[in-house]
Order: sequence, then structure tokens, then C-alpha cells
Amino acid sequence: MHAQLAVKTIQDALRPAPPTCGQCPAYDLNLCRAASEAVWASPNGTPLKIQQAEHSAPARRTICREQDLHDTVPIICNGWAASIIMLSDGSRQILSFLLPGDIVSTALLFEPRPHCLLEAITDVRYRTFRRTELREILFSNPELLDRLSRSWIEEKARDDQLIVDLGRRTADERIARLILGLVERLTKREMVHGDPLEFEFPLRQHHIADATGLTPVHVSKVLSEFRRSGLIKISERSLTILDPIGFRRIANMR
Amino acid sequence: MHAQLAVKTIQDALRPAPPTCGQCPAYDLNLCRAASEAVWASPNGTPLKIQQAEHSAPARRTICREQDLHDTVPIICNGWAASIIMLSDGSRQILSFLLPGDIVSTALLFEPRPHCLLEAITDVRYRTFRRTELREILFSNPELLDRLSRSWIEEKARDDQLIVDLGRRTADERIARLILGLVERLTKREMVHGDPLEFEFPLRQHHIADATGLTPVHVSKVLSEFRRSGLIKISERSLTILDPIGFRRIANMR
DNA sequence: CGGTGTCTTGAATACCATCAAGTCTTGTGG
DNA sequence: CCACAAGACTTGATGGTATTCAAGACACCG
Repeated sequence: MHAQLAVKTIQDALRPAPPTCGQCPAYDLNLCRAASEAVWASPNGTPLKIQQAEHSAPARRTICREQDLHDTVPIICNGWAASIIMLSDGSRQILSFLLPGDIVSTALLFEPRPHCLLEAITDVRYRTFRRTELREILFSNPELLDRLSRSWIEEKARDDQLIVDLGRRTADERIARLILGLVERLTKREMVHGDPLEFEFPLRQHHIADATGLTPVHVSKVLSEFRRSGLIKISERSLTILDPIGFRRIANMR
Repeated sequence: MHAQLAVKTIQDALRPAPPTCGQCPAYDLNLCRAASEAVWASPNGTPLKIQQAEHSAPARRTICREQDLHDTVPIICNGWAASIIMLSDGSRQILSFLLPGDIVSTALLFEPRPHCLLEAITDVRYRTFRRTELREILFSNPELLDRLSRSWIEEKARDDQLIVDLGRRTADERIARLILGLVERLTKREMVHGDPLEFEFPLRQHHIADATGLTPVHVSKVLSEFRRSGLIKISERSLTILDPIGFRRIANMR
């Protein structure tokens, strides 16, 4: 596999100015914003700004590999990404989809090795912070520590839910729950439009398959069935939930 | 369901003295030990010992429920427990088995609600620390913070592995990997005897089923097949791995 | 224009669940 | 101590869900 890294800071500088953090849909819940705004006391007493760098990766590009060592922690600014574990026979399991404002994994604050592949789904902009600095800042400020602990808890809760979904639910339930989980997270970021619920949906069916432990073929069949039942509509990389009540019923069959 | 809580500190006092922490098989990797030994500065400057209480629960008893609120964090001293998510149709998913020295979940340092059921598998002794105190201590001492971060990372890594196992592996692989994962953790605690590998194995087949997303019936069939192939032996609540190489091959089929 | 990636559909198959019956063990109360 | 009930495990028969295999339609891109 042709896994060229996508650190192209120089080219970025030549492109039209990227949106500022204030336009980030995750502005209010963003660790990145908090860290950027934070000022900390350096060892010699001078207040310092945290160092950061902005990067981008085109859709489908690998952002970092499982065995790479990094002294920086990435946070997604824009676009969708996925953290993925690959098996030797080529099958893949997506651990989580990363949306704007998400820290890739809170565990990265403590260890340099991500243990999973990070892949861009859409074009992605992301920011990296030096691990030691970021950790220092987050732990030295009670309000930031609180914010960190919430994202830690949320990360853990989503892992637990995924375990239950993969262990104990049918294909229909898994897929419906995946979509509703995304709706919830997108809603917090104000990336979902009103009634009926509609939002940008860049996932390919193979992404859904890799996230739900199914095959792309079966995902296709389930989604077709959802459409035939009038539950959802998918077109132009956009998803509409036509029957929220019926759809939630599928997701909560047990 | 008859889920009486098992906090019987008074009765405990009447029983023969429990083994000391020094005899805990997880002594060296134990957060509990570190916390117990730690001394911290109180608001008025006096050094304080952390408060803790010791409890016990008999096998099969619920230790705490998903909706309970606790201002304490439990750490297992002795015996096996499981954290479990229950679905409304009665099916269960075990998120993790808890062994001596394990903190139930690092997320409990930040939130009072466990989100999952905690159940004793064998008779269990456990210790509870006040959340605010424990957090304070762990975060104020760099060596303890390091220890905490390691157990956080390990917890995350095990969650990720479970997700992959449930999403992408067959029944044979899941069961073999569950057992080998336990061997690894028990070995660190010096709870595995030499060659051939043998150890106390208190899990019922329904525990294995709940942990691997299978049915007890199918677990029985797979284990029988493992025995017939001469890979393992189970008797008297004790498990022996007769053919480590063959068994690991099953666990790493992809 | 061929190539690649994406999605769909049908047929055959594998894996695991469900159902059912029976053995054996463990615990409990009379 | 025995009788009985409940839990744990096994085994076989049957069925359903999801996989695998295969072929074709369609869009997009260099």
C-alpha cells in the first residue's frame, strides 16, 4: 500500500487562507481552541503560547501509521477521519470516526505510538501540538483538565457502546446506531440541518462495513432495505433521516 | 433481579485477618498500593494519608449498579470480577474482567456513575478510595501520574483489541484470544504456574460467552473442540494450556 | 477511453444461534 | 442424610443471519 505521509505545511501556505478557529463547527467544545488560547508559565516564569502547526491531508490519505512515533498530538480541525486497526489478512476495523474538534485519542497525551492507523475520509485539516506542552497545559489548568476529562470519558463511553454493538446486536441495529451516533455528534457541532434531519455524509459503504464489523455487500443490502422502508434517504454524499421514530426503533431493538 | 449490594464492612471485621497488600499478587503494578503509601499535603499543609475502606462480596453478587452514584473508586484486591453492560432483552456484554490490582475503570476518577454493572465472579475483596482524594494524589505526584497513565493506556488498548476481536474474528479466535489475554495479565501477577502453563480459571462458560459475544452453547462446542485437539485442558476450575504454540496459532489466524 | 472505485443484486455457503433433551454437579431445606 | 431444585455443561437437529463469490451498472478521473 502506497502510504505516503501527508505533511505539506509549505504547500498549505500557498493556498487560500483556511477558515479560522472561530468558524470551526466544534468551536465551543474544542480542546484545540482551549489549548490555543491558553497561556502557560514557562520554567523561567515568562508566559508562553503553546506551539502548534497546521497540516492537511487529501481524502483517502494515511495521516499516520500505527508504528510511527510522534512527539505531537493531532486534533482535527476540519473534515472526517478514521482510526483503524488493520489485520494481516487485510481486513480492517474502524475504532472511531474523528470529527472536527476531536482529539485523535486522549491516550496520545501519554504515549508517542498511536497503535492504529489514522486515515483521512474527506480532505482533512488538522493541528498538531507538542505532546509534553499540551499535557503540561491541560494538567495545570483546572478548567482545561475538566474539559480533558470529559473527552476522555466520552471516548471511553463510545468504545464501550461499540463493544456492545459488535458483540450483541444485529446488522440492522449496528448500522442504525452508527448513523444515530454520528447524528448526535454532528448536532453538537451544528453540522445537522433541521427537520427532516439532514447532514453531509461522506462515508462510503466500506467505511460503514469496517466500523460495524460487516461486509460491504451486506451493508449495501441493509441500507437498501432502510431506503425501501422509507426510513432514510442517501444522495449526493448527504443523508436524510425521513422517519426518525422508526429509525430509532430499529436502533433500540433491545 | 435480586441485586442486593454487598457492602459488609462490619462483618468483615469479624473474620480472620485478610492478607495484607504485600501479599497481593499485583503488588508491584498496583495503583492501590501506590495510593495507600502516598502522603499528600492537605489544604492546611499537614501531610495526610489517603482514606480507604475495605469491602468484600461473595461470588455472583452485584458490587455496584450502572446507575448508582459513588464518591469512591474501587480497586480489586483479591478475586475476579467483571464489568458488564446489560441490554433490555436480558443479554449481557462483558467489557472487561477485573483482576487483583485493577482499578475498575480510570474513568471513575472523573465521574461518579460507572455506566456498567460490576459483578463478582469469585469471592472478591476490594478497596475503595475517595474519588477527589485519589485524583488529587495521583495528579500531584509525577510518579503516580505515570503509573495512572500507563493503566489508562492499557485499558484503552484492551478496549481496542476487544473491538477488533468482536468485529473481525471468528468464535475460535475470540475464545483463544480471551484466554491468552488473561494468561498475559495473570502472568504479570504471578498467578500462572510454569510449564505447561496452568492457572486458576474461575470463569463459567456463560462468562466467556458474554465476553466474546457468543452463546454459551457455542462456547461449549468450541472448548470441546479445543480439548479434543489437545490444545487445552479444563478441570477443577483450573485451565492448562497443553499446546501453547498450536493455541497461539488459533488466536492469530489473521 | 480504459481504469478504478463504488454500489447493487442473486445464488450458494458458512458460521453461529436457537431449540430441545439429557447428564452431572452443587446447593438447600426438610 | 436425602430429596429436590437450580445451575452448569454437553450434544444433536434445525434455522437464520451474514459471508463469499460472481457479474454487472454506474460515476469519476487522468
